[in-house]
Amino acid sequence: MPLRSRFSPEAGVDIHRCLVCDTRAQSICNAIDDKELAILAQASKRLSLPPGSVVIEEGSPAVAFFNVTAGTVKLFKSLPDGRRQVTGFADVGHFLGLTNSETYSFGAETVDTVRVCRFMRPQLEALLADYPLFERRLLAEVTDELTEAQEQMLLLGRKTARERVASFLLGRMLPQTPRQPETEDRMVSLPMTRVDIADYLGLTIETVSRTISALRREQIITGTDNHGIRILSVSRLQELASGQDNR
Amino acid sequence: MPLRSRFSPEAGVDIHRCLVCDTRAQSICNAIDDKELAILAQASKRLSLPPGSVVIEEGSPAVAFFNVTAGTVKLFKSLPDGRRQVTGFADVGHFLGLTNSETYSFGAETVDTVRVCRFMRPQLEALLADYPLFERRLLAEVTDELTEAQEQMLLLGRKTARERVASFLLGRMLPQTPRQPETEDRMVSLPMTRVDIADYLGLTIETVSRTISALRREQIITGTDNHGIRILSVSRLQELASGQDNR
DNA sequence: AGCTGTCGTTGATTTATATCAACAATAACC
DNA sequence: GGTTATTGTTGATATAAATCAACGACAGCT
Repeated sequence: MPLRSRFSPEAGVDIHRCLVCDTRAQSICNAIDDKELAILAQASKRLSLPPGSVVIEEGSPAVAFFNVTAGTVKLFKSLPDGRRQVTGFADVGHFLGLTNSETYSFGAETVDTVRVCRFMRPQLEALLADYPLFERRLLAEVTDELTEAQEQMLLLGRKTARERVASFLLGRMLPQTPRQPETEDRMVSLPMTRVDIADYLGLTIETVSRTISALRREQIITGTDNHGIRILSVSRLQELASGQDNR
Repeated sequence: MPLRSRFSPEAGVDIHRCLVCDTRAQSICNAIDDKELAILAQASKRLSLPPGSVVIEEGSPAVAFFNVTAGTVKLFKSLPDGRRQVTGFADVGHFLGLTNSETYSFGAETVDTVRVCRFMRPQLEALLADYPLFERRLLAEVTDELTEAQEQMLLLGRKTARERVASFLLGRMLPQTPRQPETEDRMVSLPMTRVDIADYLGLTIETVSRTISALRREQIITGTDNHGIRILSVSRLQELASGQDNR
């Protein structure tokens, strides 16, 4: 019986936790095989954080790297006067905290209850050096993030409020079960507040609220609950999101 | 004497070209040693492109990867109705074209006369597999690009026109010769047109023009030539860029 | 040197979204 | 279970930047 994991959780998680980790398939941990996973397990520590916790303080020394295994974390950058830009939401399977700098150039806070695996930087660097597949996987993830960032720059620089909200809802659509035809009717995951949505879309909370209300009025979305919205016409919303809106 | 390089340039560049390449120190090619450079040289092809050339067509198959050795390339994304967002400018030493997707999700065009080294995708993937240092270097570069993209999201989502232009000019400052104290007076490289600047900053050409004129009027910048601007007070511009503007 | 087209500047007016303001709904707390 | 704080909605008004419009400055070309 793995006593270690029960009596000294601080010293690293037991390999068994990684083996049965239900998010392993989606995450970078999948880049290494079961044998090597033991090393990964020793290098990481599991943390559970309540909503609104600071994961990374903007400008603090970049000492750790995180892999999200449950919940949603928001990443952001701020200006001296308090204006904020949320640069992304890291959901299950995503990592955060990778940087070449000595300090983090962004902050990270939990949106809801979040579980993360934390890797300390020296250990992460050792892992990268020893397991090329791990590094390969990381490169692929960062490349994907960059592609997303470019899409968001298009949204922030050139889209109208209506187009931004439509794009956001599409981006937060829950995945369909495979082998199921693409439906027009889809659920959306919105654990964050209107403030976070506004800061992500470069708008004010009032504009976000008004725009969501308008989409509801036009029967493009439904759901009276603020954090549980349902898209009624994905194709219509896609038209709106790309500016093919004739009105 | 290396006849090959003189008589069949199409078959790859000679290793000598890489060895003496004046941009090697700044680029990913620096990740591998002289011996291995021969393989890199064989895998690449040098191209010289006039201003306004298409390097990457948005949505086309992602078959190649480029390293800029001279000039400036603009990267952008478009909406169906023609609205454009320039997501970045790739100067000497930067690469472009890395993606996990089968097609490019962005376009790339030369701003001025540009020289690039082109790598075909299968060859690049072989290089990555064989030279971990090459991959390491690439990961570092993509990570830096992501950091820059986050900074640009803050600019696009939350900064005023004045703050955007100030940030842009600071970002385009030419590097100081090392061992020289930071001066208040610095040159700026602006090979691109007002249209490109506007599309980069999420503004119109008129707003960019008016804002630059205002900064000139206020003695923060000088230079009558449109593509040759000089910053008179770097610190003042930094204040403007971060919103510590009391006016 | 004069024409032609591109690029950049400046001014007048409009407009999308921010700001200001009030209130409603929901969640948190004793 | 009622009170208080937080979060979200809706309306009225202000404003930064867009749009519309005219013109100026060059660069390339014959």
